[in-house]
Amino acid sequence: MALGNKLQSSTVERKWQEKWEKEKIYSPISASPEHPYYNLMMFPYPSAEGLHVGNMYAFTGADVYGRFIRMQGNDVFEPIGLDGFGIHSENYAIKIGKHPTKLAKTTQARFYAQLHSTGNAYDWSKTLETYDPGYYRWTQWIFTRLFKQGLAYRAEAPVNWCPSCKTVLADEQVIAGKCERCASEVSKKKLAQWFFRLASGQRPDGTAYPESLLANLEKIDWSPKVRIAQTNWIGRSEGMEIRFKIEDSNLTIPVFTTRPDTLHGATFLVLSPDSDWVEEFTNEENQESISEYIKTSHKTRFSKAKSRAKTGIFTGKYVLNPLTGKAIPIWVADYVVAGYGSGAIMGVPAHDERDRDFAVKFKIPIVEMQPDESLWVEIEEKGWGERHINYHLRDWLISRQRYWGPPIPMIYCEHCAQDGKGEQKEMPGWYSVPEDKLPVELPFVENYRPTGTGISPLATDPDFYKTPCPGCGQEAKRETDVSDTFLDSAWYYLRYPSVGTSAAAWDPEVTKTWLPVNMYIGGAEHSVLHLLYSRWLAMVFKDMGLIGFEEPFTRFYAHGLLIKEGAKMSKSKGNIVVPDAYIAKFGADTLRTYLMFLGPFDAGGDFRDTGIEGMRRFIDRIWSLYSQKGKKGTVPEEVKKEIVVKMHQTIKKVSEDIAALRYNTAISAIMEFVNLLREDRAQAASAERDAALRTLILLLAPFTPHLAEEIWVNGLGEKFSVHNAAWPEFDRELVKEEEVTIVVQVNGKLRGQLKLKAGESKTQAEIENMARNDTKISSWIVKDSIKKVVYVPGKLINFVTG
RNA sequence: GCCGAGGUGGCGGAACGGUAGACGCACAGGACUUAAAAUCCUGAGACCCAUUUGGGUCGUGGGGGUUCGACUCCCUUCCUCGGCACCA
Repeated sequence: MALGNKLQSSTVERKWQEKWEKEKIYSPISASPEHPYYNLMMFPYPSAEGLHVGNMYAFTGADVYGRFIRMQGNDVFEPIGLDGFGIHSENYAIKIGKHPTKLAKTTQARFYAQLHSTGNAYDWSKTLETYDPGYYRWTQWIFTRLFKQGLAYRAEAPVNWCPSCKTVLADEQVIAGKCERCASEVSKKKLAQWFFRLASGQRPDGTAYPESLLANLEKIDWSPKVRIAQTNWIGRSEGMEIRFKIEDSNLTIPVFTTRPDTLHGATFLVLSPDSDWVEEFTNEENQESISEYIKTSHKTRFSKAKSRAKTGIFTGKYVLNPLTGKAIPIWVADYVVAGYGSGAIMGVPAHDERDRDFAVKFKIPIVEMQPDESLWVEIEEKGWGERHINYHLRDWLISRQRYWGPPIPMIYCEHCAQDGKGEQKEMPGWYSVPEDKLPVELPFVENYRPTGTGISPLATDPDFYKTPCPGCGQEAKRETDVSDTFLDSAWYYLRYPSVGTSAAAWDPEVTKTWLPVNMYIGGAEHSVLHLLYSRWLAMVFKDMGLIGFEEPFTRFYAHGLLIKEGAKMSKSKGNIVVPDAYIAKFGADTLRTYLMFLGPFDAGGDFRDTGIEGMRRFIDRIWSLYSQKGKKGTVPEEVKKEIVVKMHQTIKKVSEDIAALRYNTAISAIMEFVNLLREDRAQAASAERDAALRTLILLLAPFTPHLAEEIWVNGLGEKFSVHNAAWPEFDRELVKEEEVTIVVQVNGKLRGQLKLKAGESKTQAEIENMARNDTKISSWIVKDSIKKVVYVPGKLINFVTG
């Protein structure tokens, strides 16, 4: 067989994509693998523009790694799917006026076609989409399990409200006071919502979930910056909870502080406007002004936090400082947040900058003092309070007043509620939908747009919400909110290997073989959203005996972000670059290699297409190495030797670099190798050249899978497939250069070089003499002025003169 | 404000404390061609001297320091990008 003169990328690429899928070489699940390796990349949410080069950048990087691991003898499972449920998809549907159900169909087809064209080693028999009832049935099942476990609860609370998306948001989805999706200003609204006990939950052994989430970070191999981001987000603080007795009352207000040693300087107490305590101090006199204050504070909740001037209102009541016995005023102010600690603080203006600002503004006394370490003990001994650990992490607000998501599988029965009956004692009237009644299918609702009133569009559909009570059989009402899209993605990795199983969310045997995920590659922007939710849910599953591990991703690698003209690619900025045209013109192999060559994979970069032609030229030059007959004649021995050395050096360098995801330098090493093989002196046929050409294809296979396969099978006549071939090994002896260069320095400056044969062993004295005898070098050394000679064997000699 | 990453030719970027600028893009000159494209070959951090071959000085955001030797380590400062942000 022979290769054509010119590489026809589109034909060749499509041919092999079809062949790979037909031969199922990337479908290892049912093949009882010896070395299972789960190589996962974060699944995309399908926007209607399609996959952009930023997605492709991330996926290619993950695929290169997977292909490398595969060639090292692992059975690599590399799945892909679509995170198509949720606000982002729905907002786009609204914008273009197409129903999300219909839009999902077209974007799915487009995405999968594009993903095929990139040539990744996906297992196309294990795709999943979060909006598929066969998938979200199990998302709902998870919800019901959490409810039964007491980890899902409904409560009325002030929550983040996005006026544009017309829904509530979890804390993690509010970025600098703005909606993570649409960038609108977020305000606070008091609504009854479902929460997961991400922060307040306890493990069977009594450990708080945040504690385990924090402790486990030490055990997993994750990009440090993501671990740090999670640590900060979980935000552990050690301190004390101190009780302040209300004057003329038996009630005490608990306050969390990390500085109990400054208790003697506490001259006031501040309640968050959202604290339940506020009601306690509201009377006819101050009612109007307090509720007015709360209202305005909700509106300005997030705006420019630090620079904001302090505001507040005095309740007219006092508490007693347990240490000084003095009555100190109780204020309400929005610089205290409700969800942290007890929603109340002691104001120590002499010590805390914020408290000082507040005290100055409202003319509250400032008592200067020195912190007193002994108070830690005294407070506990006197029974004023005790040691306490607080977390920044909050419970996960799961409800969304939207259409495009899995309906929350809960039913509320008024009759049972009145009788105090229900599935959970604490929540009378509430029942989870029985497992055999799942999924609660999302009905087709013509007017799916958010209502803006705090209730979901599903609440307008009686056919949907009217249902018999699972407890008493009388008419009851379904929950009409849907769940957060981050719940969909918090467990998808568990489903992939079990796609096709309808009896369970995941097959226990398959799960045992394939999980946890060996390598997870994705964007660092998910540090505190997806990655934290996934970890928590896995921990919960472990505690419920549903899986055998508690950390879902053994290794996580954060890739860099590919941007365009300094900005993240986004529809609103209109800077989305779609790979299709590049793939059509240059081939997927060229684009893949180009993207991986841009710079370090963890650094990302600015996408420019200058230079992509150059990468295509490189691909063509490789092609011509195999399509053209070698030159006649013989190759000198030293050139043969040079080829062998370079080959082994390249294997070493490329292997090490890919293992560390340093793709740009791996590619440059391959380029150097190609450059040598293209030199005239190396052209003539020889066994060494043949070995080099074969090795080159193996090294290229992860980057240019189609080109490598075509040359492997049709150029070299090897057995299909190169992607099942073994990764080449290097010989430690043959990596060594023939000739060693010793750098000669005088006072640290380069003054000359000495060339030595590799095997030659020289003493320092001999090297020194050689250097002195070199006229060029000796001119720099003034006689008898040498104070010191530094010699690094095989590397360098440095003469230090006085 | 706090945390994290980073500042190297015209550009993307390489460099276990040991020859700074690998590899590539863009560029320039040459070969091939009637011509162009494609391809191939050659050159190249800046500056200075010799200008044929060479040789030297400076140079990794700025300023200090450690070291025989610093892009690399330490201190300090400026700038850029990302994350968190009144969390007590």
